[in-house]
Amino acid sequence: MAQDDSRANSHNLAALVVRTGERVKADFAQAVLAHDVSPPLARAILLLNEPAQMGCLASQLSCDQSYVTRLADDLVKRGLVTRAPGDDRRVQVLTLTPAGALLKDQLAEAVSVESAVSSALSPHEQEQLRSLLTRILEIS
Amino acid sequence: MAQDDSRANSHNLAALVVRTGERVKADFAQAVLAHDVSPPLARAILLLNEPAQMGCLASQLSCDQSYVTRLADDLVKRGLVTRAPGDDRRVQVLTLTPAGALLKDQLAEAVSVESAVSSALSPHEQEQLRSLLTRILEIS
DNA sequence: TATTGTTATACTCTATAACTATA
DNA sequence: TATAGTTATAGAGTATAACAATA
Repeated sequence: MAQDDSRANSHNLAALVVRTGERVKADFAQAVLAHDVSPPLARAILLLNEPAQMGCLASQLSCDQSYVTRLADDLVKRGLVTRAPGDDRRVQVLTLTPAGALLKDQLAEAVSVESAVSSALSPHEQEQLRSLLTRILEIS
Repeated sequence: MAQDDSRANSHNLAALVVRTGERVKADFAQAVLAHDVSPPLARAILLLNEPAQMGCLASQLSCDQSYVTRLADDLVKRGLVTRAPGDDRRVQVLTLTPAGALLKDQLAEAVSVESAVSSALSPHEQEQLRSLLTRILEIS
């Protein structure tokens, strides 16, 4: 049936999108675990280019604030960030320590080195891909 | 720095691939949860077009056999599949019951209806996307 | 002895709800 | 009273290790 075929095909493409996302995530995990950092922790560190308050980090990570508290506890325990109250004393500002900044650079390097996306695709193709994916995400 | 720019760009594209995969996964979850089926269960049901042994399902799902045991327990409890020994008596063959087959059709329909991938992209663009993603996955 | 599946257990990621402190 | 963060707890998804049955 033509109907079934088109359904199967689009499902396969959706599955392919998912599998590729998971592959990229797995590459990221492998790269950062080699530095003894879990993927969520690595994501937080990489976002901490600038000092940020916890709620802001939560929205960048698309997660709950309570989870950021947990990540921050871990980062502080490891001496990678400091947690200090902001002007508004309800706020806590996270700032990378020198060790944290060093690690961030190492992670950024490690993550970029084994990027399947950039090694598989020419710059032009990367732009094509970016445009196609953006269109998918725009369908709200 | 040009180096930093290209690194940031490819990282962003990788992040975009991940985000799109997660978006497609979320759409899948929404579609199947409306039928009271968790995403892993739905994946198993959709793969059970043909009766399959558990190890085979494990490799199709890219998960451990012990997890398939768990999924199968759940499917059997709900009356959606039967578990019966094969010729080789070590093997268990999973087969959809009529209720399971009906649900499978409903899930396939629900999943295809709200596919952001197919509604955002023309058939030609879908082929482009498929080809780009395949190239990424081919990088071993 | 190698293979298929099961059981018990535990881990990672993440959210919800109730709470504290500050505004 | 509203907001930022914290604490305690729980749940989903999944793996590991030890095991049983069959080959």
